[in-house]
Amino acid sequence: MNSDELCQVYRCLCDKTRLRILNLLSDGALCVCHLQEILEEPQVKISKHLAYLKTHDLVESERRANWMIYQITKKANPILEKNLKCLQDLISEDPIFKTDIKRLQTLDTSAICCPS
Amino acid sequence: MNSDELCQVYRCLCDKTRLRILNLLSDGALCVCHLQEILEEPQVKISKHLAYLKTHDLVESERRANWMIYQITKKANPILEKNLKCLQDLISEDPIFKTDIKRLQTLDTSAICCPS
DNA sequence: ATAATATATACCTTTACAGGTATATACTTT
DNA sequence: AAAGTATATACCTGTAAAGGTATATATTAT
Repeated sequence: MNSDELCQVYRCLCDKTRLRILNLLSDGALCVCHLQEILEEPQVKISKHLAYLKTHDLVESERRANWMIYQITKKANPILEKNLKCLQDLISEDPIFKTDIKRLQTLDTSAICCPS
Repeated sequence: MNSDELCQVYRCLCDKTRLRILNLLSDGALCVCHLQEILEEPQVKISKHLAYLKTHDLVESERRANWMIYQITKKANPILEKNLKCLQDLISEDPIFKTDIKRLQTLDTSAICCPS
């Protein structure tokens, strides 16, 4: 563990959009347009936050045809894992995060984009 | 739980000096000069970080003669509590935080300032 | 009242982002 | 090759906050 790394993870966590993204990705990989649809935020905003998270190794991405699929980084990262767990515990009843997950579930069945 | 509140706690946690302060205060109340001595950082730096933490209700202070005693806020705060616990788990073997605690323990017996 | 001690605040400079608009890039379809 | 779709990047503006120096405030000791 490195304390600077730790601070950097907290810096990643101190933005609401990024928290919402991480919460959604905790449930599995998603493309940008799905995130966009769930969060109802402009594409550029989501894209930039994803870039931020990727720069700091919290997420990784993979292209699938026209779409970029993002997921929580697969490489073991105790700091991230513990904090995501902590986050889950804290937000379970929060309206914003709950709505996001609800939207995610309805999206998964309709499968608007990025066919696997 | 409020997501803005949550972000604000993370903002409090994303600075190394504040993490060190919170780690020390998790063990009990401390005056500024003790923190200063343990962290080996300039007074103004510590004072400003304490002010920041106080502004955002993570700590509270009380004057005792010439000294200001700081402690983790007593008012129940699930976000803070959970994150401090998470923090403890993550930093237990980190050299910086370990050294801080070691210094804290030797200080407590010598009692240089702020007699209770 | 004065000096000393402990702590806080004001002011300055620099840096890190956040959010917006416009544009670029990558890939697919026609 | 051209157009369309999905995503990323460049650039700009504003804001938060970090660290430093100097100074103010609060309290105690003389």
